[in-house]
Amino acid sequence: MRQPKADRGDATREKLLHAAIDVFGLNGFHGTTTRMLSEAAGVNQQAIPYYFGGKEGLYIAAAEHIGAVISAKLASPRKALLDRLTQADESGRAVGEDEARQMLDLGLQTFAGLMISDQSEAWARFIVREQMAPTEAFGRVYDALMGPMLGIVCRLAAIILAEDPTNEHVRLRALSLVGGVLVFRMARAAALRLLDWETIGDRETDVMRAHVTDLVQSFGRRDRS
Amino acid sequence: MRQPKADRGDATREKLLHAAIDVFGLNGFHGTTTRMLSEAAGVNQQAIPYYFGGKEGLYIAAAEHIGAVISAKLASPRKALLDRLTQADESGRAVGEDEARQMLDLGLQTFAGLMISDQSEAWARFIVREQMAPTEAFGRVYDALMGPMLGIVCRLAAIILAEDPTNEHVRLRALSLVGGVLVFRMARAAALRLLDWETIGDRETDVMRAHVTDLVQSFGRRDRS
DNA sequence: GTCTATAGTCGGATAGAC
DNA sequence: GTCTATCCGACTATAGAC
Repeated sequence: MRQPKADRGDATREKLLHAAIDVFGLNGFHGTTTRMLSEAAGVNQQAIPYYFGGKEGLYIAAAEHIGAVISAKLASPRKALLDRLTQADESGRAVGEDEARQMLDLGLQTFAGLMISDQSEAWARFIVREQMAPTEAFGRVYDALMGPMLGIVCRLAAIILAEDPTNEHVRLRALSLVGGVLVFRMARAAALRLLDWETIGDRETDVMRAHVTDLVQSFGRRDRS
Repeated sequence: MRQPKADRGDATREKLLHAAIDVFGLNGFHGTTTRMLSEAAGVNQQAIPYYFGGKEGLYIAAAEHIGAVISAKLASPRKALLDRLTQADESGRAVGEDEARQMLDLGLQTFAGLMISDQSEAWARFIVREQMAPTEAFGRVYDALMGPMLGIVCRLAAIILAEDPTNEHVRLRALSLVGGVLVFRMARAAALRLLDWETIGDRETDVMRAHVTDLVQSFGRRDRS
């Protein structure tokens, strides 16, 4: 029995979205042709203007899809962290330095795991391109993903540094901390070369986890027994 | 009196190279048309196939030009650092922790200045793009620039952390330290947004310098009077 | 909803005058 | 060495059959 028409359409839509993330991420907007996209998705070339209004519409839809997927992956730890912070504000049961460090570790571990995973490669390329020449798509990814994450890191950093979260110094430190993890994605080729790693397998993942903990533990540390 | 022909040709070549770095960096290879390039350079469209064999030839020439210019800009501090390290090896006059920190500050300040300066904005964009789809030109830039720089950072980090420079842990820390600076270039759009900066002017440059010093001073710090 | 054919546009490189 | 004119190829999107 044949599938209902609406389902076939949805499947085509899905296939195109998935292919778009790969192909746009690899070749950039201008380097990608609708032929590549339709071929990679295994659908007709005409499905692109039909479903997404054109090549550009598919690009924006892909960016939103990335945002949604990553956001979903980060939802659980993010909620846990936000809940604790909100609770601290309301009940007055303040988050201490050690707990903040622990929370920061949780957040950065999740983030690092995402940055290191193979599937993030296409996303990362997509996002890096947007950073350099921000289009409408960037604003959406930022608002959905980076903004909230950076906000949490800032608040935790403020606790550890015993400063105000709105302080410029705190934000700078938070950015550099995130940068210390991000570098393994953005400059992955250089990192692998320096570390003499061929790929990031199980052992390397463990090493990275330990490294992130190391970064968090030494963050803002001025004394250690 | 009219200029000699050879000089006119050289001037055209120069103008094209300069424009190419800007335009390619902004729009990427595929997003750039030879018409944009010739217009930005104020020369005839014809000059591109004539002088560089085509659009791709101009792209590679621009990449090599960037490598040469940056290398020249970094030459002086790099030499100073390398000389001191070599001298330490040979004469046994070892570099102490404080001096290593000072040297690291010098190196990272130079690096950060380059990452942040307006004039290098186009270069940086160009290089970041290259990293996502490396061409043959990128390998040379890595070997000539990034490799040596990371090597120096590793050696200095090793001194500060009192560990062996070949240690994996040291390399990871060195990478994250560089990443803490690099993030302001690679994720500039997000950084500006978080910091509420519209651009990086004189005040922001000063703030960044202080921040780099802050990073170096707190790097691996376990006790502080 | 999906396919074939094609229209319309634009980009890169060549030819030849000056 | 530099300019004007032009060709050829590739790409996106539309029209219309099924």
